[in-house]
Amino acid sequence: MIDNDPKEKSDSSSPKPTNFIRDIIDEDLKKNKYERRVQTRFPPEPNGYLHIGHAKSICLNFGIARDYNGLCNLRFDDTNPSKEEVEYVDSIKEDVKWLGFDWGYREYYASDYFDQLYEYAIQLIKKGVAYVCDLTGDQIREHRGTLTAPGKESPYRNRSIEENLDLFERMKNGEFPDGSKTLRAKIDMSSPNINMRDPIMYRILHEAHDRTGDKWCIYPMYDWAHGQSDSIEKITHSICTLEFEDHRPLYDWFVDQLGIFHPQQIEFARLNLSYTVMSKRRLLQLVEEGNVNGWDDPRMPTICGLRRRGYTPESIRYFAERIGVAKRENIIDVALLEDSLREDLNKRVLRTMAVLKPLKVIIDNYPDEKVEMLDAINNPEDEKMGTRKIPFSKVLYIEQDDFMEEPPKKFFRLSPGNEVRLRYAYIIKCVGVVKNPATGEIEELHCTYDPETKSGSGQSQRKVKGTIHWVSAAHTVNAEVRLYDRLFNVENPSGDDWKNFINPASLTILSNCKMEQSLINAKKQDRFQFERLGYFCVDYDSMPANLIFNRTVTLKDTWAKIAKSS
RNA sequence: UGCCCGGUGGUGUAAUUGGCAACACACUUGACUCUGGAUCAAGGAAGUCUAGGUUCGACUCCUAGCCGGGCAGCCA
Repeated sequence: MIDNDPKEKSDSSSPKPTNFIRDIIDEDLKKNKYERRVQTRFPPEPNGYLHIGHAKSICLNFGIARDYNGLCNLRFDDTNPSKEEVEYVDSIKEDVKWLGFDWGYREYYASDYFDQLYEYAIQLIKKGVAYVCDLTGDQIREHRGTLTAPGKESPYRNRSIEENLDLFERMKNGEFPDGSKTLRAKIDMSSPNINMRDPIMYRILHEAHDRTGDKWCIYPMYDWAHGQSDSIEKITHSICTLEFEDHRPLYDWFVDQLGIFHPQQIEFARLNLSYTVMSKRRLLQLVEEGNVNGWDDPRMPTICGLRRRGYTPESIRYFAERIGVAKRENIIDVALLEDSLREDLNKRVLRTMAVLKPLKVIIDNYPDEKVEMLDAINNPEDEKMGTRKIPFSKVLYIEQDDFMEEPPKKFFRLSPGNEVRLRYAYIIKCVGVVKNPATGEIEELHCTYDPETKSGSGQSQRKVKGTIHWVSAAHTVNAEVRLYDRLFNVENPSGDDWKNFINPASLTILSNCKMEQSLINAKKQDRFQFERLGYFCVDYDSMPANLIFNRTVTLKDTWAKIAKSS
């Protein structure tokens, strides 16, 4: 059965996405490779916050495990204690969980394998394919050669096995200072693949590790740890990004030398999103230099930023599915992310009316003290969400943008002498404009209403072009609204001058917004559609006495397009 | 100028593995509408980086180019 509801498409009941990785797995299954078992893993380094690019990888790895009745591990690649911190472990777990994935008991750490890795290293030394090298960092670089010239062999390359064993043990025991020695694989200094030119397996680092304390003063390099970690966990398909493609021969070499389980690495192109940056380094810079207010700033493409912005896990999963997986470089239009979000929110979110930039309207022919309770629909997409009552009275607020003194041709909203419908209320006509004599600013509008046009009365056949939202002035709750726009002004902010493209107007704070009173009970993270404006959620900073909403995403705005093009 | 990878509408991803290039977003137009939302309908847009070759037939296979990306951390 095919389910056409897009937000359900990430469920296992729906047709599976097709991509080259799944093709490979299908092929492996057909050939009975790995005894028809599928196991993946998501292997973050706990040195930063997860972003939407990681979400792609998470959805890929967990999604494949789900669809193939396999398993997906969460493994922290914590091989460098000088760069990693426990706080990141917690945030990563929270984000993966929030995205809707469950790694069960399979929470692993590369540091869990330090003993095993050490044993493996001894095996390679005994086999004569690993050696302790005394070259300094500079010397190692010199010996490595260049992209076009082969390297030179280290003078320490042919130490005896006994000496290597002894030295390596003493490295482990902390007898040598940082950087004085390394353990290297003995492969081929003239290999065209630089990764094969006797890569470093262990470095000396007298530094405590978050999980192993001060047990170790040698730490495995990523290249030495990663493949074996996958092997130890019996990962069948090690899915990673393109930059590790050149490392695959090395990983293959290690597991083959060791004669242990051989996972298959498959590389895919990382996600790039238009109008933002994705590298940890750049995101960190934005945070540290105060261009945003922290990692969870709603403008950030981090998972915690998107969450605070009001994104749903469903929308991110749907997005991840829609962008596909391939090996070519890509920049995904952020409009696709926004579309995925709207698709989800449109169906589930409560409608309400809120006026962001209020303009006072007085209905001259409406009784002074009268208050009518009118029926409003909570969600036209979902009848089950019911209706609510909203108060109507003589003094209202409408949106400043919904009035123009001199309207252009296609402007369907309010203007002098013209009519609009007030949503769920009456048709009104603008009969007067009051301006501040000094500034010329419009201060209030005088209108008349047509009692025959009450919403739902069915008595009036009259139709007007425009319908606008409003709130009754005496029945509002004030709020702050934070409007977010793209962080950068260019699609691809790359190069050294990337920071020059930061959008200075990426955040606009509106502090005198008038909301339907029911919103006073809104809880943090609650989501709403403010009719005709967009989707909004309650920010973490919000307090009952000081409501704060984030604009998650605008509604599609045909008028904005018309206005812009003319 | 070494090795590895990639090149299909504006963007992204497909193409039963050699059989009429499809889907989504974006864009345009129209219908409908008490959200200029949603929905629905229509449309423009690639002949698959180039040149050869194999074949009845090539996005797909072969050859040679061109263009883009990655790699010279005791980072991951």
